[in-house]
Amino acid sequence: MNDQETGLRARLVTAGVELLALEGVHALTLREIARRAGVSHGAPRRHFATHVELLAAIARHGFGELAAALARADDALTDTGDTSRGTDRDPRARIAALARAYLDFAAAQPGMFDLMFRHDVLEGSGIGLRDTSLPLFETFVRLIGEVGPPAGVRPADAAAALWANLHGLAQLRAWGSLRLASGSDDVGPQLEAALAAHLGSELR
Amino acid sequence: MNDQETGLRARLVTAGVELLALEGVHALTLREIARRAGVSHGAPRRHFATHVELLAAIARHGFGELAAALARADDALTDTGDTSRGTDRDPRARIAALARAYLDFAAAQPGMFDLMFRHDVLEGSGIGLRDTSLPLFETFVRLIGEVGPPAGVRPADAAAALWANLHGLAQLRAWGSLRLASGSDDVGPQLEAALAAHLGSELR
DNA sequence: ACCATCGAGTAGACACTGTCTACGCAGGCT
DNA sequence: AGCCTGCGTAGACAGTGTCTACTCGATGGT
Repeated sequence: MNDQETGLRARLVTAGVELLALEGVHALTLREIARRAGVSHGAPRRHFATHVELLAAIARHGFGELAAALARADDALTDTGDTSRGTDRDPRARIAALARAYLDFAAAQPGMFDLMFRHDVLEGSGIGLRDTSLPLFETFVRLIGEVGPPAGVRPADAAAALWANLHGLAQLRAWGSLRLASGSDDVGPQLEAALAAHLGSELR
Repeated sequence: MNDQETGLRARLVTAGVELLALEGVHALTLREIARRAGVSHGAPRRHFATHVELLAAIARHGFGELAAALARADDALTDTGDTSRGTDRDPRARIAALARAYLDFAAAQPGMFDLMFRHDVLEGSGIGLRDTSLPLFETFVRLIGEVGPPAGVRPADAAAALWANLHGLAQLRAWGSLRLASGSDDVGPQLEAALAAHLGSELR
């Protein structure tokens, strides 16, 4: 359990993460990753049966980083004055913080965000990739439940709608549509609008 | 202006559309499209300088179909009783109808929807792909303006947030996350929640 | 101590892909 | 007629993912 993992499997994943950040998803060829890891093109086969399995491992790394970023954002709320335990904190503020962290992650690591939600690439790779995003979703469900969804709407549906909104904002910004629509790449106003819509306008 | 376009350029696009619907984005190889169109693999080069330009043309076809589906959904509202001109119809009902049509399109043509929003594939192909989605967006802005966004939110931002919500719902369903989160592939409840959030809860 | 075994990485082959170039060949122009 | 230009063919080339044979060093059993 060292700082740097020396196994080739881990080295391939980190090489892929670097390459992904530098050049984007299209550059994630099996052979190039192997080259970066300093091994021949056949070596990854010992650890990943196929190319998409390696990509899935890289994406899983991204999900871990996203979860960590969200946890950090949530914890930061606690440090600023409110010292109560988790469920006591203002659920609206927590949702807003998580939403911002989600969008910040997508903006800071566009390549990784791309890969993570490329289901055409990742599906069928036998991974529990979706499970990785389930904890985040359940957090949203709980917080939405505390805020209180509109009458007649299940908290799970309200949470899914909110998550979809965040995800859509991230995608549209990455695609450049937001700049086209509003003249700016800043998602701030749209995020405010989305939060106001889903949480009610009494906040802000 | 015949029913079937005989030029090779159009034949390549329709062959690509068919292949996309049958097998998905990954099957859209330049050579396979050429094979389906009954020409050699070098022939497309006369009409499309590169592979992604052909893909962009296919995606543009999809944007046209999406625009047509949305127009049809909007017109259907007019036929059911309300015979007034466009701006007089209930903006909430029009937004709901457009939203449903958007999600229906994404569900009915998942491969095409995938391709249309694969900015990593299409960007840099010099096309005005984004322009294609601009009319839809402006319709949303106008309708949202009629409904009246929450205090302090520009109509353009509220419209972008709503569009992002629709898009996110479509993506999450395509990815299977909705089934995971709510146990069903039916976006109905989440769409209801999103519409209630963005349009106010007094409708339904 | 020796030998066998096995995991891990190498090297090459194979079928594909996208791009590029040379070629053929019909039709229309002067 | 001669020529040229547009359009499709055929082949080459580098690069890709996968598969198979091979090496080679460490490990373990007797």
